[in-house]
Formats: sequence, C-alpha cells, structure tokens
Amino acid sequence: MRAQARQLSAAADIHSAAMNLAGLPPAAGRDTAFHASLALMGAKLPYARNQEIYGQDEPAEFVYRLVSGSVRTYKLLDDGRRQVGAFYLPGDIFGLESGATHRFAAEAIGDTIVLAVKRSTLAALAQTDATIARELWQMTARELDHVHDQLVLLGRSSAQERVASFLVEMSKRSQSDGGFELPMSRQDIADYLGLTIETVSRTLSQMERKAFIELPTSRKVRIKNQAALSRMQS
Amino acid sequence: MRAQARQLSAAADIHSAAMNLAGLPPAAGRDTAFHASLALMGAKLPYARNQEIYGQDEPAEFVYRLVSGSVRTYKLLDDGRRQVGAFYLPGDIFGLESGATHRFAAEAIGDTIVLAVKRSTLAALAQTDATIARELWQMTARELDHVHDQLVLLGRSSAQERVASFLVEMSKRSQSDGGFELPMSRQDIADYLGLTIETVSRTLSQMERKAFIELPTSRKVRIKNQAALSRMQS
DNA sequence: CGATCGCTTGATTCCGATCAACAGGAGTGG
DNA sequence: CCACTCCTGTTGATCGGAATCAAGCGATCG
Repeated sequence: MRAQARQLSAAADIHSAAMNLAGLPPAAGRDTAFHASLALMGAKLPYARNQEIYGQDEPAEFVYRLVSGSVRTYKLLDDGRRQVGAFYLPGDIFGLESGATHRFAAEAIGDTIVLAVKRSTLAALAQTDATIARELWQMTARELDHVHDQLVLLGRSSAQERVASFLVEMSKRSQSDGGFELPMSRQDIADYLGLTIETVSRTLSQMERKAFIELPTSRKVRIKNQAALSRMQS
Repeated sequence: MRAQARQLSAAADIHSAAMNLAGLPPAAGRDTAFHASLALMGAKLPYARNQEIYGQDEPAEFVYRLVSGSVRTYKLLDDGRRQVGAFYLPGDIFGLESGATHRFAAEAIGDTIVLAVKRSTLAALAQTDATIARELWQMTARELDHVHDQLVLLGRSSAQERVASFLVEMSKRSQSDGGFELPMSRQDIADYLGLTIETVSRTLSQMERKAFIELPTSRKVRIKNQAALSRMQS
C-alpha cells in the first residue's frame, strides 16, 4: 500500500478528467451525479493479478470504481479459511465505508484498473449536497441487500442451489449473450459460496451433464437451460 | 399490517413526546441527534408475541426503535426454510431501508413495544440536515458490518464456532453481570446460525458439560469461562 | 521439455441433518 | 385441584451431503 500511494499521486497528475471518463461500459443505474463526480475526481490506478488493493482493517482512504478487470473482497481467518464477500466487475463501486477502516480486504483478480477517489472529497461533497449523501447511503444499502441474499445462500442452501445462484448472478451482471467469462478461480467461487473447490467443480460438471450449462473452457460458461437453473436456485 | 396502521394513528395522538422518551435504557453510541429525533417524533406501538411488524417486500413506511421486548428479522423460502437476519434488543433501531421495501420480515419475539417513525419524516430531515443524513448512512453501514461477520460465520465456521459466537455476541449486547436471558427460541437461534435446533441444543449441552457455560433454564445463560468461549469463536 | 498450476474425478470420512422418542413446563378446562 | 394437551427443548440412532484425501489431467510457462 506504500508503493500504491506513490502511484496514486503520479496518476492524479498525469490523467485528465476527460481521460478518466473514457472506456467505461454503460451500466444500469450508474449514471448518477455520484458516479459522474467520481469520474471527474478520480485517478486511474493499475493493479496486477492477485495484487492487494487494500487490506483488512486498513484505514479507508479511497473509494474505488472498477474500470477494467475484476476484484474480490474477502476476510481471512487465522487458520487460513477465507470468506469472499463479493466480486466486482467493471463499472462497480467498491471500498466504500462509512466507518474509518475497510472491513474486508480487496485484491485484483486479474490485471485490473481502478479509479480511486479520496473518501474525504466525497465526505465534503456529501456535507453540502444531499443528493450525494443519499447516493452514498444507497450504495451501502445496495451492498447490504446483496449480502442479505448471500446470508440465505450460506445459511440455508444446498451446494447445488448456491452454484446455480452464482451462475445466474454472474450471467445477469455480465449482460452476456451466448456465454460469459468467469474471471475468478474455482477456489474464489468456493470461498464465495462457502464450499470447497471440489464441490464447486463437481456441481458444475453435474450441471453440464444435465445439459443445463456448457463449459467450453473451465472459465467460460454458457447457460443452455436458464429456466432449469433458475428453478435450482431456491 | 392493516390493523397496525390504525393502531399507529391512535398511538400518535395519545402519546406525548415526553412520554415516548421515558424508559429507554442507555446504550453506547445511541445518544445521537438521530435517536433524539426518533424519540420526539415516534409513536409507541405494542406487538404481541410472534406478531408480524412488517412483511417481506412490504413498502418500508416506518423505521422502528425497540423500546422493550425483542424482534427478529427473517427471510422465508418457499419450502419453509428460514434465515434469521438479526435479533434486535431494547434500544436497537430496525426496519431502516434506503430502498422502497423491507427486504426482511420482522416479528416480535415476545411481547414488544416499539417506537415507529415515518420514513418520509426522516427523509425530509436528511434533505436539509447533513448530520442526520450521515447517521442514517452509518446505521446502514453498521448493519452491513454485522452481516459481513455473519457471512464468515455461515460460510466458514463449524457449529461450535457459530454457537460460541452467538453466545459472546448476546452476552455483550445484554451487558449482563451474572448471566443473561435469551428471548428467542432454539429454532430462532438455529435459523440465525444456519443450523438445526438439535445441533444448537447439543452444542449448548456440550458447552455446559465442559463447564464453559451454565444453563439454569433453557432460556438463561451464564458464561463461566469467557476465555474458552472466545477461543472457540475463531 | 519438465514443472507448476488450476481443475476434475474418485474413494472415503465425518459433521451436522434427519428421524425418533421422551421429558418438563405452561396453559386449559373439567 | 388435577388431567390433559401443547409446546419447547433434550438426547439417541441413523443417514447423507459435502469435506477431505488422493490421483491424474491438460494448459501454461520458464
């Protein structure tokens, strides 16, 4: 994070606001005043595969908008067990905290570019602009909704249901026609769903055997029977 | 909820602001401007044991502060599986949503009294008062933190770890010296921890046999070895 | 071309679920 | 007051789904 801080200052100097706006994919509900502000104020930062963006319990200095690549957030237990909190795809905001520190660590899954904005800047904006304040709140509330769904998944669902839900979620978020790419490994998926890699792998194979999905490569998924998959979610 | 709406209007007429402020137990971090406003504007509402306060996906018209009794929020799956999202104790706020509807249902566990405040009132306040806006956001963020911990519990912890965490959490929140009361049933605990009643019961018995806790009655817990319990949490 | 990494598949184990029985209260009505 | 039922919780026996242990298979890369 020390090296990153240096990078950030450099990037802020180099990139103009206009440049930072470029290349962002359109996404529903994302063309808000808040998002616009983010783009105007942010500095582009590159992260390599598996590089830490911030650590658990680190001061939350920046908020991030994912430009390209993908990100996972997670908590680690002493004995190495890991719980992935969320995956972020291009256009997503992450690292937004109301408190002082990040409760989850964040890592780039593949090579990734993010737009980083100082939290203090947003806080100042929110102080005078009720719209910004509301959008910050809504963003946290949306995360809460998502994690609430995850609760049901982890607490009361079978392996099949978890994997089905995961595929449906990823499919939706990738607005893909004819298959989508999974940026994360089987281990990432397992740690997200509270399963083991073996169970995830087996369940996917099983779904392929039933012709609900197709796996041209291990990272590429094509849903062949959306209805069946949706029914599996429960 | 139809009957309750009538009750609310009546209560708002009857109870004065001063009356509503009475009898609230002091709680850390709760003497905020927001809480004060809540008390001033709220109407007291009584709910009987197991009575619904609001349903899942119902419009979020009110925000609640628990005066006495206790509340559980939960999601229900088609086949009857239930995931309890949280338990609320006197002094806690619940039912706060940023979106239009409640994502979890809420029920009184025992006989309960709540203070209900119109969401629109808070929204109006937040529009002009950045402090209120920030407190609403923080409240949602605190829920998010809690649910994040719950994620790790449900995704990556053993039955023993879950029950130990639950006891430690309840103990803290009940600021009890010499044991505390569990307002909720074994089924409630099981649905909160993603376990079955049998497993919860067995695990508690086991902890009692190891002399980590004492169970004078099934609803009363006394922690005899805090250190051991904390170590079990993982 | 050997080595490593990510993934899949098979065999076995084990933790928690399920099925089942029973005990202790609380509430009800005779 | 007792007899009854209902409800909640505990405990035992068995089962099953996912974890664990283990092996092997490409693909990628130095």
